[in-house]
Amino acid sequence: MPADPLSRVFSALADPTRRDMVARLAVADATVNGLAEPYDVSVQAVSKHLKVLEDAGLVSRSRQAQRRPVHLEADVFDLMTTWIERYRRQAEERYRRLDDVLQTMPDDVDTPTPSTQTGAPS
Amino acid sequence: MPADPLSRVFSALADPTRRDMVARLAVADATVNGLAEPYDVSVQAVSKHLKVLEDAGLVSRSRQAQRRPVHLEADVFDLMTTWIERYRRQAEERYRRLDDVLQTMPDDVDTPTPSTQTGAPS
DNA sequence: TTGCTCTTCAACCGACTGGTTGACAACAAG
DNA sequence: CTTGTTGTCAACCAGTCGGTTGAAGAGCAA
Repeated sequence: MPADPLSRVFSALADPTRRDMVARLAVADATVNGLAEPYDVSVQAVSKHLKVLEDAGLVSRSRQAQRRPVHLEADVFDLMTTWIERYRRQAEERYRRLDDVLQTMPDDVDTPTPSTQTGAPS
Repeated sequence: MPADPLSRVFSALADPTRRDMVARLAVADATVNGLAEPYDVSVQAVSKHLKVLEDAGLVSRSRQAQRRPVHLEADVFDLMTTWIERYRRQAEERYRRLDDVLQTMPDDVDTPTPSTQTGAPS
């Protein structure tokens, strides 16, 4: 329960069955039994999956008689995309700059094997 | 081991320590010991984390004497972003259309009868 | 050779996960 | 009220996960 939101979302989508549920919920809301129908698992297992998705904020549920329609909350996707884009941009920018090879290796300053540089360090 | 690539990437990033490693690797490559230094865990644990990231394709490793520099492979991010964007777009589009409420909660149509639900209760 | 550093491998441990079955609450319809 | 549908809760089980410690492999430096 005390996991950070980002971990919960990534973890929730790490399961193929849950990803498939999300994919189907993107098309239309569904009930638990309706969601469980294509899979070869018990309805209780699907209910557990839905709890994981709900705890991650990916899904919300209302009441309708004895049914509990499941609705996809796509806003949480932004949590991931912002995180991903941030570091991808950093990595790409670093890749674009060529001089970063000078900074990649030295863990400590006294590099044991000197002069391996191309000899013309600016 | 036979998990699909998408599951591996999501699962790898579900851990906060591994996400932090990715964040630091976006800035610069690093060695195992260098990566392990800020964390309060053993170097072996960090080595395990790196194996997970490597199996997910998020990281590559070269040889350099007895060191094994770790390099971030940002291309795998696209796997996630395409998946996410696909279903977010579907969900948003569905949200924009108003008439879908007619399909999600049919009030007085012939839906409550489960006779034509799935046909084969197996 | 003998060391020393960096890293991984192997075994083990507690906690969590995804699945099961069984019981039960809530509601609709007969 | 009784029956049937829908969904959750509880207990249990095997497997995975993140962590540990200990040993060992791979490469440089004396």
